[in-house]
Amino acid sequence: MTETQAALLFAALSNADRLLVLRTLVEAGPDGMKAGGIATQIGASPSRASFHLAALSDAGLVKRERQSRSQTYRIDFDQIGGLMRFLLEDCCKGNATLKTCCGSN
Amino acid sequence: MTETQAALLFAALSNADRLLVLRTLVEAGPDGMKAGGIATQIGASPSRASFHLAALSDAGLVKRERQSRSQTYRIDFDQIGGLMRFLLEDCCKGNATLKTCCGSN
DNA sequence: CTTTCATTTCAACGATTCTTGAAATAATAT
DNA sequence: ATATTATTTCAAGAATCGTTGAAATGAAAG
Repeated sequence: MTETQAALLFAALSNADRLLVLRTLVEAGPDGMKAGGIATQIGASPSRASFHLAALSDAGLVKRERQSRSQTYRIDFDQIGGLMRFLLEDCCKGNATLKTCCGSN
Repeated sequence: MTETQAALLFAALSNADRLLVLRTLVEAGPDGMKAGGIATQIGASPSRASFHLAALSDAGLVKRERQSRSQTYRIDFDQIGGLMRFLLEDCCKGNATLKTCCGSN
């Protein structure tokens, strides 16, 4: 992953609404959640929620699938994992202090 | 750490120049590096480097100390560690797939 | 005390992001 | 076909971000 790619992912995470969306989708689990439910959960208008969902989707942090009238969103951990690996291994050279943040404790 | 605090840290990381600065400071090690050296290393003008160093410093990702005429910057892993913990444990509920990204592999 | 060196600050500008509410689209039901 | 429901798209405007080059600051040397 290049610095530019990582920067785009960090940008996608650099908004409180979008972090709330991710947390909501983590709690929702593999079934995901419809756009309307997400909007209600994070307290945003439909268009505002849609804007942030699009940002997350563009970054590859969530996957979307139409189900009848609704649109179901699911979290995808691949990009987040790649980003953590970039930050930890590549950027920070496997710094020991950092590893303990994610390791067995 | 709140979503808003995490978002501010992610914003500080959401720029390729600033990621290059961090990488540079990781390589420099505990002695840190002077502003001029950092600017040269990342290929940015002094004022541009200073702008990004200030952003990193405001976010608490680097520490600064004046040494004679120069200003020495050092990476500080505390905030990065806190952010990784937020993302992994708090936001993603300790998701197992993610943990393997930072764990023993 | 003037000069030099290292860095930051500032103002101006363009670019990007976010919000809002209205209009458009998509799928379904009547 | 028309209406209803769920969501996205769009335009407008405010706010924030990033770049540039010039000016200001801080520290040391002559």
